[in-house]
Amino acid sequence: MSKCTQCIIKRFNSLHKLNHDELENFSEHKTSLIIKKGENLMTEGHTINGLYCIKDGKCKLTKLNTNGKEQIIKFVKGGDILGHRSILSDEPVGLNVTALEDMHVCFIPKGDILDMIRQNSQFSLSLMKNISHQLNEANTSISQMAQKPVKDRLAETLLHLENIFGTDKEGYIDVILTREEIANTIGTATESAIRLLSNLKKDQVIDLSGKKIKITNKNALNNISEGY
Amino acid sequence: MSKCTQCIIKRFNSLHKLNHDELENFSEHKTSLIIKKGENLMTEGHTINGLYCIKDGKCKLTKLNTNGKEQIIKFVKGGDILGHRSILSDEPVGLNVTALEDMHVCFIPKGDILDMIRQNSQFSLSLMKNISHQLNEANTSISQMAQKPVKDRLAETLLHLENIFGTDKEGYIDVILTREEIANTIGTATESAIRLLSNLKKDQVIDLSGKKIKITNKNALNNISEGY
DNA sequence: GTATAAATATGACAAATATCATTAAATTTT
DNA sequence: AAAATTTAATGATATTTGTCATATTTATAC
Repeated sequence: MSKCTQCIIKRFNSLHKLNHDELENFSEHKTSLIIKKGENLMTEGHTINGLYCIKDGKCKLTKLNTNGKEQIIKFVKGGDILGHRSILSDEPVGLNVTALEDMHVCFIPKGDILDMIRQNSQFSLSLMKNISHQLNEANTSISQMAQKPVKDRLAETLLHLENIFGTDKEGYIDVILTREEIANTIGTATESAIRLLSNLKKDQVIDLSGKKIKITNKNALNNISEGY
Repeated sequence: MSKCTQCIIKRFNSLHKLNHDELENFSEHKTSLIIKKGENLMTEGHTINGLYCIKDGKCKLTKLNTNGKEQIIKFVKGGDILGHRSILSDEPVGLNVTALEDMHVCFIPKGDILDMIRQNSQFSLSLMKNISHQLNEANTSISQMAQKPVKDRLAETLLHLENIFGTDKEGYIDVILTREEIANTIGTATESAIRLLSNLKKDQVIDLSGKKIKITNKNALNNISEGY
């Protein structure tokens, strides 16, 4: 099995605060796994006893509402860690994590993480910083969901997706989502999302090619996201 | 000035993880202040260099949207701490904190907090637990804002307010909010909030007396909040 | 490669929610 | 206590968004 000490993905997350020996220790206890597209890495309400470090791949974090609708809360890609919120708060997992493409993931047991928090305050602070930042993002999201109309939220979401996943050689946002998933991100009906995407295309703000989306007028999209 | 060692409010937050000497140290550097009703303890975008421990009083945490509307993200009362998210993530404050009634608050400088995180891992873990829990709540909120209709969100909010603030001797929820503030909590127009409150009263689910609200049929309200 | 299913697109209509206007009630100021 | 201001309430109407129906395109299975 590959070693944490040699893994370059850790530089994107709190694990970069660990020294060589600490990483060796993690390496000894870690397991690595592959999550196929469409499979769940975690499931809402379940307990997990460790932290996942995403080596490669993209996933969506969702919540199932009482009405049966899926709400996408967040998108995560390689370099991020998952599951720390649950083990730190001693609560069950709050979100489903579903692979949008095949993922390579490493699992580090809860005990090792908690030990490391006690002995390495830099690691501890880095985790806090990560969660604190996420909390701020979530609060912003609440405000936007509550106050912005669907069109603005769609514009916002497209800009956000490009920020997270970047673009391919042709300039298309580098993630493949169904129209339903886009609708579940902005919190609207699938038909509404489709209609608004069509409108944005007609207005030459974006370009559509199958499921691929290219932002052709970022300025305009920015304005729309702010209600102009 | 009163001492942290003798303050009973700390048992509700992470400060209860500190021993006598550690509290003495905090006491020496802390300042205490009074925030009058309507005044801000923190302002969105500003930097703070410390943590606030709410000794007494109620406040709302809000965000000002690009369209100029205020969104209430959260209600906080005595016993809670504020500002730790900002100092832990090294980001400006994300929310306005406005007193709903006169508040007594203690301020502990950032340096002391960070030192304590490094030396007391129980304190550190307790802070993480607090923020992790808040993140989970925020994620739930996103989902509800995005997917639930206004009526359901109002029901949810009323139940939530009773949970946080409890009831007075006559059974009314123990916080005074304007209709506009209720609207800003659930993310709707003030008129819509007023109308829906009137309907709930007509349906004998709640009782209204001026700004005071009493839940008279919690079961029904629970059902409404889940879409039945 | 054809059949089958799933996803996308679009129109017609219904429901939810916002906006504007006006009145009534409560609160604050003088 | 009266006047002025703010807040609450309610009707009328406009706008936004959701739902249902159906066609078309795309993906998947055989």
